[in-house]
Amino acid sequence: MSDSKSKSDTPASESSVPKAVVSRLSLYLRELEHLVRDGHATTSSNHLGGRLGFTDAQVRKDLAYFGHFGYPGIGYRCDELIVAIRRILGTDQQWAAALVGVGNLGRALLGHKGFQQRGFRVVAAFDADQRKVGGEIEGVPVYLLNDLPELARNHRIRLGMIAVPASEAQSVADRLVASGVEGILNFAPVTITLPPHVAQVGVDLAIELEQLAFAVVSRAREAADKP
Amino acid sequence: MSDSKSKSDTPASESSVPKAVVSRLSLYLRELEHLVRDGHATTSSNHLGGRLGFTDAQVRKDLAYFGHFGYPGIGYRCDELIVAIRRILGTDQQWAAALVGVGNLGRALLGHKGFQQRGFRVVAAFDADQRKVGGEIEGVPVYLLNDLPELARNHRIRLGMIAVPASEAQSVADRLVASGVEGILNFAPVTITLPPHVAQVGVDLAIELEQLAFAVVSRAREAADKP
DNA sequence: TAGATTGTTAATCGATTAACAATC
DNA sequence: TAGATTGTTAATCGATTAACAATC
Repeated sequence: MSDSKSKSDTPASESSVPKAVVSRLSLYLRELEHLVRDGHATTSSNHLGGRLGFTDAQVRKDLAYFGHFGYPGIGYRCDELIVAIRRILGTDQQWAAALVGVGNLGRALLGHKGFQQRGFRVVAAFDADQRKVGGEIEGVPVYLLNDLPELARNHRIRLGMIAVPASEAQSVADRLVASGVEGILNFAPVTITLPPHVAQVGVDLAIELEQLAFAVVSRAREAADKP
Repeated sequence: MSDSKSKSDTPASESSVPKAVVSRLSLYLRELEHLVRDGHATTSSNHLGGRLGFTDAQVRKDLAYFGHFGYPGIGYRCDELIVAIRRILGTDQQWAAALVGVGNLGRALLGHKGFQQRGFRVVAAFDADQRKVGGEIEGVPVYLLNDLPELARNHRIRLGMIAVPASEAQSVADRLVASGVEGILNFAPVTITLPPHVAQVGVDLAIELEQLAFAVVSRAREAADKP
């Protein structure tokens, strides 16, 4: 049954894909991996979307941006769709990443299992504090920030993660950019400015909690409005 | 100049506010706090939006969902707008939170400064592993998960943070819900199902990196398409 | 007054949903 | 064949942007 007729159309990124679509793609992928682990060989747009709170039409539309991955009457083969989504997201290749800032959060990121499983390898950590430098944490060597340019070149580091205080985030970002990094994941609670050729994603943990708080109070407010 | 004519209309949450608006509200708040620290007394929709990559019209529209906070010809007073947004988000009050899972990430969350500053207090941590229980981490006592219901009641815990492996996330979520928690911030890389009266926000660190990788490759793909 | 900036309405743009012929 | 499900088009819905009278 494992036919190999080329099912990868890949109409390429056209007028640009909505950002919301891409974030759902990651959720589909995660869900599909769970489905495979649970022994499912195939799924449907209805099944896949249902578990995530999306409609079947949404799932099909999202995937249709990138090609034809399903079988009418059957649905999607989980393993095939996993491969396809990984290729779309770019995680079919390995990404070398650097972490800057070996504090509480930085250490946790170095120990985070999820990264390796999804194609990311943190190959070097950096800190401006001489005392934190020299050893290894979770198998990742810690260097002085000054050594970043050289190590970035040698390890072909393409991504950087910023886990330093807000006050230092912009200067660290500048140094990452100068070292040729193509994308930055910023955990510092501050807006950083990057040149247009460098991608960025920001994660502010306090803001996530804040969003949760709003969701809670707005439910309470709704309940109060119409009793 | 500090008049106190009641400027808080608060037309209340009506047909429900778009989620995107709320997440921008958090960014406005963060930016305003930086502006105040830099000595700015007032700002404008153009100024505030510009630093974040939003248009002035967007900023005004977002705020208009909740009331009239600006002064035509002047702009917004930073301190007033901060108070207003905090009230909207619900972070003008203190929120007691519980953390479940004292691993790498959990420990980092306990030490995270940003939470306290924004109205959140992690009052108790929990773990199923007897050996991790008993002491304090970053000043937060660590209890056995079995003690959750009692402590949740005594401390009036309204929010829970899940930092356990994916396999345990759903069962931990169920226990948090049973203990009366109203919102859950889930760091486990899995979809959890909650009753409709409990709010949830999910943060998957690997997915954030994945989104970054996509942003990087799609720039490269665009560049390749039109040379 | 002239200049700046708001809040709001109308116009535009984009994203989601519904529906259905085509396919297995 | 009957049932299931896709990919896609058209219809709906929602969100962003532009424009401008009102205000300071």
